Amino acid sequence: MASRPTLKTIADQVGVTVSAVSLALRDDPRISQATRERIQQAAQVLGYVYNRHAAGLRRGDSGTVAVCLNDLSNPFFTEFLGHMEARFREADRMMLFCHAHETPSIQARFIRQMAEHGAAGLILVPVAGTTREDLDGPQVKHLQDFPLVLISRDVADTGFDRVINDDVLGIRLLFEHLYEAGHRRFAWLGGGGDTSTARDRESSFRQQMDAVGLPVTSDSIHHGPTTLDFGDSMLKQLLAMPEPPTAIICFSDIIAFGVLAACYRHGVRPGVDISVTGFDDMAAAAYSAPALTSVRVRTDLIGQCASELLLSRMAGERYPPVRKVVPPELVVRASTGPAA
Amino acid sequence: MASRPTLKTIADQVGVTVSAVSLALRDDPRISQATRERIQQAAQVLGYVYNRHAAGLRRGDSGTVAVCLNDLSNPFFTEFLGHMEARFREADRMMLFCHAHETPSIQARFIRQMAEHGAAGLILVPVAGTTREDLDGPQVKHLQDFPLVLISRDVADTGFDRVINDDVLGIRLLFEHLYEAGHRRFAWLGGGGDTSTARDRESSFRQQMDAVGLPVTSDSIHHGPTTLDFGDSMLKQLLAMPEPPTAIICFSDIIAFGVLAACYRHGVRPGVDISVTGFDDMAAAAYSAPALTSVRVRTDLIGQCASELLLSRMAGERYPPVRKVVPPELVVRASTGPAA
DNA sequence: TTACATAGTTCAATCGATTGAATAAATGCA
DNA sequence: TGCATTTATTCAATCGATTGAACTATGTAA
Repeated sequence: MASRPTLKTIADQVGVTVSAVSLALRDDPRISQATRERIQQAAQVLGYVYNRHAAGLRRGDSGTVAVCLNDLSNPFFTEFLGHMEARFREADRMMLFCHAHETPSIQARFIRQMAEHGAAGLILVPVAGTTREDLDGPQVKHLQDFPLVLISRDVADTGFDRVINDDVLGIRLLFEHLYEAGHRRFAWLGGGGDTSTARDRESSFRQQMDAVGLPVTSDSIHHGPTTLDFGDSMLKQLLAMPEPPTAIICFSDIIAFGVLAACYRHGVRPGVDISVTGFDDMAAAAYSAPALTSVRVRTDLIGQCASELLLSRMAGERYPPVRKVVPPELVVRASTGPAA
Repeated sequence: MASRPTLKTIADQVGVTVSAVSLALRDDPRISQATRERIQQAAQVLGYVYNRHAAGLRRGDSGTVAVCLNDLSNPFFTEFLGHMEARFREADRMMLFCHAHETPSIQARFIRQMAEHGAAGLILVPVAGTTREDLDGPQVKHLQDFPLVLISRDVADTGFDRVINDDVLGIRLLFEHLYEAGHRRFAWLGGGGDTSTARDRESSFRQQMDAVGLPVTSDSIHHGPTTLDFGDSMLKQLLAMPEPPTAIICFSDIIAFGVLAACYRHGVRPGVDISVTGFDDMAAAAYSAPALTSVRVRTDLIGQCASELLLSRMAGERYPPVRKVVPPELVVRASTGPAA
């Protein structure tokens, strides 16, 4: 019956004006200690709930942060989500969340909606194929000068802050590890999507092959989605080749797990008969059978760095766009070994 | 420089009043086709962005939905998140997201904040140990009569809607499968937390043991966190027992994966030397080495049902609190086999 | 005592969209 | 032509918090 108490309710109760209540509740020193306490007390008793719509309307934004990801089924991305959520919670920011499923229209809609909500900043793993135009074009005026940090995937020529993994380095580390172990027949699996991640990792692989004088043929490059199933089904195909690869470099851990599962069924021993590597080093990599050699992407550093950057932009800091590249680390486990 | 256009900006441009613009943009039939089009056109050109603070202030709520989970590192929960996100997106609802990390204070704060934001509904996986008081007590007045659906974990005696998995049935299916395969020495791993899930699964295990006349001793029950590491480290301990179990029933897939990893290292063959079962049937269960026998929790059905329920409550539907229990399915794979 | 600073509080305008009531204009009908 | 009805639009109040300016007691210095 009694609708939600407002500043007015409290003001009447205590015998002051709404202004006094507003100031008191935000601990403004202009209000005396004594009244402030009486007001806060009354708010407590009445079960007052702050109305952010009213505040946001007056102040212009809600302080909310928006986050948009593309693949919730990949723990790699939920790790990001976790790290950023923690930082934003610490800064007392609420989070609007969107799962864009690699769908440009969903991403576009979310960007519009978060603007409607008066979000104060946006963290985005851009949908595959996102262009400068999508973020910087005329139909997204609200993103001009808007705090926006891109993570994980880069979009060229944007004036936005970006925090990404050094994918080129990651593949180099894996390749050198395998090359030094004597491997000469390599296969690359994955990364079909139109993302900087896919491009950079694959081109780094090609570059490494070039550097040691190995030819890159259609037998060495295989595109497919980032799924367990892709890795699983590819193994059979690779083994059926006249000269099967001795080392399989996968675009991500997920694909590598699929390969390991197929190895198990085919009685092929990863790390002995064949070497398999992942990328991302998600938690499960240490516990697969066998444990997976991978490249640890520092989701913690990237997530922290991105949220820090966003918060500083939200605080009004002005500096040229930052492009931060975080180096990953090689983690050698049992899925790789010397070439047979 | 030019600040965001408002209804007024458009009104001036077109030569009508804000009321007309407001109505036109929401396709109200009161405004003629012709003016409506001119207005919508102008809005487009000016790059108008709807201000939900203003609308929310006037209307009383923002239509936003709040979702609070506890373990992002567990794909089981992110599956829920995905299913619900999809349904809410379809209903054009934005999602406020919180990761409570099993921490009551975070959960409590989120509940307050989502109320401040004028969220219209809440989906909650209650933090372990959440009581009726936490959701129904005097300090959360705003939850009285508020659309709230609990998922996955039950909280007794609340007047809220709940959608949960039939954990008792799930364990029964696994137990019967193993018992019929000849197993008589069972170990239960996991579920240390104070949740209905942990309680129901464990008590179902005890019940099954009772039913077939097997004693439950301290050797058969082992509590620990839902982590890969717990499963991994427990295996060694179990094998060291004078009469090791032939079947290990894990609280969740995560723990089972840890057990499988340890099996691999110890040269124990799951499905042959020992049987291991998970619970949840997350995507990776089909691809572990060996593939994991598990119980498929219908995160899709639960997620859909919960979002549907919430949306109907948000639409004002009144009916007694619903407690929906969704039956899971047994999925037999290679990690279980006849008792040695 | 007068003038003045200071602390504490109130005034009143403001943010932008919504909506029921009011008005104006156009149409139908006898 | 006059009156009722429908259609199109405007009026004006409203939601609740914020904030710079204004006011009112006090205390303080000259």
